[in-house]
Amino acid sequence: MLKKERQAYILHQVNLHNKVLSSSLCTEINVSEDTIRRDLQELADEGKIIKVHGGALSPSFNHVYFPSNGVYSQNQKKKIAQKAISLIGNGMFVLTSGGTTIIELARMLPHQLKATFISGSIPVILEYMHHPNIEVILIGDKISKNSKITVGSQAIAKIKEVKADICFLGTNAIDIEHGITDNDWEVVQLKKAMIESSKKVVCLSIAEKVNTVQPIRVCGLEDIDMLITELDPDNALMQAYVKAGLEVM
Amino acid sequence: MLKKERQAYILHQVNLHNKVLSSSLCTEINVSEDTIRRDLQELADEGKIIKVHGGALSPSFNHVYFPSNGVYSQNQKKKIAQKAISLIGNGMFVLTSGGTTIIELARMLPHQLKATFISGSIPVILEYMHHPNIEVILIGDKISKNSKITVGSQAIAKIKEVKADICFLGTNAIDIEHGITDNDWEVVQLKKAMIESSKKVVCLSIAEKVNTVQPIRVCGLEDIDMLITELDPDNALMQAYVKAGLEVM
DNA sequence: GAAATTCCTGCATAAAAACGCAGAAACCGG
DNA sequence: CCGGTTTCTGCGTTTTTATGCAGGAATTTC
Repeated sequence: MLKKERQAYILHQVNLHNKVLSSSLCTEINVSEDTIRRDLQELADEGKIIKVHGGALSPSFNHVYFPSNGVYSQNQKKKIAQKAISLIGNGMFVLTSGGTTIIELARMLPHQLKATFISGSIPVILEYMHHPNIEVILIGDKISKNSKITVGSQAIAKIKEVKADICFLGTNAIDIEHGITDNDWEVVQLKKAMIESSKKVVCLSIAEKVNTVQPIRVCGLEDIDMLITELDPDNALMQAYVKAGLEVM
Repeated sequence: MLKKERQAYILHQVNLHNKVLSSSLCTEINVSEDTIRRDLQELADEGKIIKVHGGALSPSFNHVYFPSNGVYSQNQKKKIAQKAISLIGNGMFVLTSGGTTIIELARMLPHQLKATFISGSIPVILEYMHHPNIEVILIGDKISKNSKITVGSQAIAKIKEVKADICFLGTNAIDIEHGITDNDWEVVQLKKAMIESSKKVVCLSIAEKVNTVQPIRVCGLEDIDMLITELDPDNALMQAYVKAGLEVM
């Protein structure tokens, strides 16, 4: 079989099945693995396939694209995410809600981190999927198109089965008196379950949302362990929360 | 044999078989390899063949295997999706696997359709989410980064709880003898569960994948009800499947 | 962490191509 | 018919290309 022929065959297979294994190719075509690898390399150089360990993938079915710009207060959120990430260690089970702050967190996870992330938020899961080393567990149930998150009794039941090391809550409103509050009943149910299922609860919030209130209560301050904002922990705005027993970062 | 004659013969062979080997040509015509090579060179210069190491290929060869459009065989897939959509009625529960064909289906769903769609494939769910009227149920579990689908025992258990009206399987390989086959063990487990949980199983496959085989078996032809390809139902390729008792569309 | 794959690099070998050359054949104008 | 010219073909030689193999590095997986 001619080299060009072989490459055409490979390309054909990749486009047909979205992936190929070098091992199966080399038995199919009956050449050495080296040859296959060289072919894959060439095709990859031409951009016709994407080479991965053990085989190759179709370039079309690979990246699910999600826009990143235009996020409100992105710099603050990055700062928050950075602090939050420092709390995650290898091997941990991490439960996260949805929201743009959590998406930033997902994007900034260091590549070598190995941990398990659990979430029901589609945009967040998309980010997790791009990460090379983490395990991703998706909470399933009915999807709320508004919040792009799975909601419902089954999702809650699933969360309750988990015992996570740490839980990051993207927060819509936090206040000394009313604790954490939100405006979507179903999302609140989920967050409650997440709080119950975690050893440590970390609340991520930009300073703007501190000392604001929303209609539905998630939990009181006593149920959360830590508050992260883009501000310094010794900022005046934070002192009331320190006094309330929260660790502020 | 004259030079022109020889070249005409070569050209004929190339067009007939899509390829020639210089070595076989030189024994057939009984001239030296150099002569053959010079002939091939001339023909290649005229653009009548494509010269490669060891022989030559038909110029049409390239176009067959190197599609220039973005997603592979998108038109065929749209045609398939169109046919599949005609099977979906208001109020139905629809179970779908992953794959680019299913994504096309998701994109083309009519806006006024009201039905419930269930899937564990992230890219497919993303498309469903854009639809104004359908309910979307996400199957949760561990995410396979390769196939961008939730896999695992919990996902399978969840699927088994469902009783769907119809199930659409994006198919990697289908064959009269071996039925539906695939190359990812976990995906196969899911598909098996989906087949069990559906009243009607519809297999979507582009014609290229018909009569091909992959290593792992999903089910036999007797387990599926319908086969949809981009071809007409009375196409010769389909007749064997009609005879096997499938409804072909 | 250890075992098993897979990958990469350099090397050896064989096949094919390129090159130059020379003899043979065809062509051609007288 | 003939010398000169052009074209074609085959033969060595050198270069390039294709492929497989052996090792050690890197990676995945358990």
